[in-house]
Amino acid sequence: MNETKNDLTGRNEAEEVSKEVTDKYSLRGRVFNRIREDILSGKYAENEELKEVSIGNELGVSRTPVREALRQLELEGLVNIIPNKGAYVHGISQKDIHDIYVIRSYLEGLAARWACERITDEEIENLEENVYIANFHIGKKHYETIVELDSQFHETIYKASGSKILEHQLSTYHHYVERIRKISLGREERAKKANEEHAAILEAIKGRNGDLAEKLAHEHIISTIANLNKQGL
Amino acid sequence: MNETKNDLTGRNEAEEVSKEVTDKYSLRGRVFNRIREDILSGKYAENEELKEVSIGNELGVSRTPVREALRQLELEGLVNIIPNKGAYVHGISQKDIHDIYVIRSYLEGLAARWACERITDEEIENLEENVYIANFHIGKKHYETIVELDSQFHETIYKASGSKILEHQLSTYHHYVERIRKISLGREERAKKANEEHAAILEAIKGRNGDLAEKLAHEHIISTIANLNKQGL
DNA sequence: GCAAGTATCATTGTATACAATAATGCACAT
DNA sequence: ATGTGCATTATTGTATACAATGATACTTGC
Repeated sequence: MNETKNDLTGRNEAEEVSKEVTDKYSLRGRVFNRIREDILSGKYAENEELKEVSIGNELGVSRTPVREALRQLELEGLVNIIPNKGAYVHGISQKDIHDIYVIRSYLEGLAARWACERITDEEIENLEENVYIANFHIGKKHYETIVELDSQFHETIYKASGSKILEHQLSTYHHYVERIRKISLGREERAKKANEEHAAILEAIKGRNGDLAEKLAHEHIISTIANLNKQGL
Repeated sequence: MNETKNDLTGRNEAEEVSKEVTDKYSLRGRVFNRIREDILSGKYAENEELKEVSIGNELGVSRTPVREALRQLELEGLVNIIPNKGAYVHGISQKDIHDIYVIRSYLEGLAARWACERITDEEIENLEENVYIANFHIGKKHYETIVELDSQFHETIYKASGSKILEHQLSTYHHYVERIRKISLGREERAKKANEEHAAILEAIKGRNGDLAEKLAHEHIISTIANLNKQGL
C-alpha cells in the first residue's frame, strides 16, 4: 500500500547519521533525521504545520514514531509545538546561522584550549593525517571529501576537549550549519585557507599552548564568518 | 487503583516549569519535568535503568507519555537510550557542572554584549527593579526569592540578547545548575557580591559598553565558580 | 560439571483504538 | 448582513494491543 521511495520501513535509505539520535535504525530515529534534514534544507516553509498522520503516511509509518520525532525536534528548537493544536516548523534563519557561528567562535576556542590539556597522541596523529590528506583533496577539488574532513577535524577536537557537554553542543551546532559549510568550503580559496588555519591550530595544540590554540580556533570561525559575508550569506 | 501522591493525572501538582517543554499541562510535559528533576536532584542512581512501565505505574500514566519524555531527555543528554534495550540515567557529574559554568562564562559574556545593542527600555527597568528588590531580600535573607530574582536577571539578559539560539542554550544550562545555584546563593556573602556584580553589568549595558558588559558578565560567572570551589563544590 | 542451544519471560518498538480538544461551517436569531 | 451557538470534523493526547528484540534460565548432550 505504501511502496513509495519515501518509505522508511526498508533498510535501503542511506540516511545521514545524527550524533544526537543514537538510534539510527529505529523508525523514530530515521523519522527524526528525515524531518530534521527537511527542515534544515528548507523543504518545509516556515511555520508550516506538521501533521502527524500526513508525515506518517508520507514516510510509511504510524503516528507514534512521528510524534516522538516531533517532540524531540521541539527540544532542538526546530519545531514549535502548541498543545492540542499542532507542530509547526521553526527553521533556522540567516540570523540564527550567524548567531551560531559567533557562539561557535567562542566555544571552538574553548574546545581547543581544553584539548591542549587532554588530547591523546592518537588524536594528534588523527589531526595531522587529516590536515595532510585534506591538502591533497583540496588540490583535486574533491569538495565532498573536503567537507567530510573538515567535519572530522572539528569533531576530533570536540572529543579531545574531554568535555561531553561541550562536545555535544558543538556537534549540534556543527550539524545545524552543515548546509552552509558545504557552500563555504566549495570555494577552493576558502578550503585552502581553512586547512592552513587547521594546521596552525594543530601546531598550537601540539605545543600545548592553550592561549594560542584558543585564539586561533576562535579566529578560524571568525574567518569563516567573514568568508560567508563575502559570499553574500 | 492508583491514588498515590505521585499521580500526575490530577491538576494538583505544582510542577516546576521548564522553559523547554512548553506543554506544562500535558502528561508528557509533567512526566518530562518530573523525571528531569529526579535525575538532577539525584533521586536516581547513575546508570539506573528507567523502565517505561515502572515509571508509568509510579506516576499513574501509560507508557506513551513516559516514552516521549524519555526520548526528549535523551536529547538533553540526561538519559542514555540503547535501542531495544532500555533507557539509563546519565546524570550530570561534578565535572559537567564545572564545564557548564565555564561555557556559561563565555556565553553570558556574549549575551551581555549583544544585549547592549538590543535591550529595550522596559528590559532595563526590569533589571534595575530586579537589582533593587534583590538587595532588599538579601537583607531579609529570603533565599528562595533571591534565587528566583537571580534567575530572572539572567533570563532577562538572555532575552535582551536578541538571539533565540543563545537564549535557548543559556536557559537550558541555567536550569541544569539550578540545584547548585541554590546552594551558592544560600550564602549571604555570595548573594550580596552576586547582586553587586549584577548592578555593574547593568550599568555597562545601560552605557551600551559592549566590551565592558561582556567582561563583567564573564567575570561574574568566573566569580561564581570561585565561590563554588570555596564551598567545596 | 559445563557449554550450547532453546524455551520463556521481560522489555522495548510500533501500530492502532479511543478520548479530549480545537477548528470549521452551518443554522438561526436579531 | 452579522454574530452567536451548536453540530460536525479534524487533529492531537493517551492508552492499549501486538510485534520484535534481548535477557534469563533451564535442559540436554558431552
